[in-house]
Amino acid sequence: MTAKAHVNLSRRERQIMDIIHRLGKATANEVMEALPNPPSYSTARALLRLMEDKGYLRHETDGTKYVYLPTLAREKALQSALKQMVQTFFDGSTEQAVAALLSKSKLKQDELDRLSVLIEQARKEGR
Amino acid sequence: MTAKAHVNLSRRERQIMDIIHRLGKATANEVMEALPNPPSYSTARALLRLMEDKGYLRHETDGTKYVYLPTLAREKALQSALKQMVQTFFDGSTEQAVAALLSKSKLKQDELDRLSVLIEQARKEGR
DNA sequence: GCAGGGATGCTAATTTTTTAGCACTTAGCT
DNA sequence: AGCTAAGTGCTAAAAAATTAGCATCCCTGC
Repeated sequence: MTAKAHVNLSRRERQIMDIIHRLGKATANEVMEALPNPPSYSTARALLRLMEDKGYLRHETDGTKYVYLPTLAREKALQSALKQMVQTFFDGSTEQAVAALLSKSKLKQDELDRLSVLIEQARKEGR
Repeated sequence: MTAKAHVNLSRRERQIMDIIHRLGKATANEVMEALPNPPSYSTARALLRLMEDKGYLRHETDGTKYVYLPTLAREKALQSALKQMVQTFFDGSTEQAVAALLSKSKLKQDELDRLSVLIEQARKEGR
């Protein structure tokens, strides 16, 4: 259930999850400001509370205020998002996904170097 | 607007866009069946019509029935989705995104070979 | 020609989401 | 101690999304 929870998110819920994943954690104010067509502060808080009720988020306190975090470990959420992307646009082929990323962005020399190393490692492990 | 349209999709709309991107094109029946918690056929058709009105989809006719396709070229949608993913989970770093993909899926030897070639090409072009 | 199957268009109700107001609590300052 | 600022919880209204029913159209076969 948690694994495919993201397909059940409403528009605002998804926007909020994106923000919190991007920032790692966020307060109501930060979420409000980062939302497209920002609603009122009150609204942002209400949404966060609802999402906590639904189990998507939890909060910690920082002094008097709440800081919200994803309940699902970043690693899991990431896995799920990557899988979704690969399935939707690349018919399940990770290779094609990687190729698309490479072709669409200009990577720096040192980045390419590091990736090259990763691939060499994978090749060796594979054989 | 079109570029970031995906953040404004409602839950069902996003589910439908995912389905249609995955299949390339789809009929109302196919969409209905592929939807989580499938609604009635009538509902699926209504959603498709709405999305066409909003400009997310267009349709062609296949005999008597409608086949829906994305209006936004696959390439654009893909770019947008990749960018969103890279921003949300990798702080904008394509390198990290690629690394994540590599680490979590077992690629075959020939796939790795091809990727290796791609990276070599990028390295040469870059210098 | 016309009856049946399969598709579409339109419309309206229900449900869910989204929104904001208001009351209450706590911490810090004077 | 009392006041203010900044936070939270709760509640209910408004808006949007989701759903399905019903009427209609067109093609095909008898």
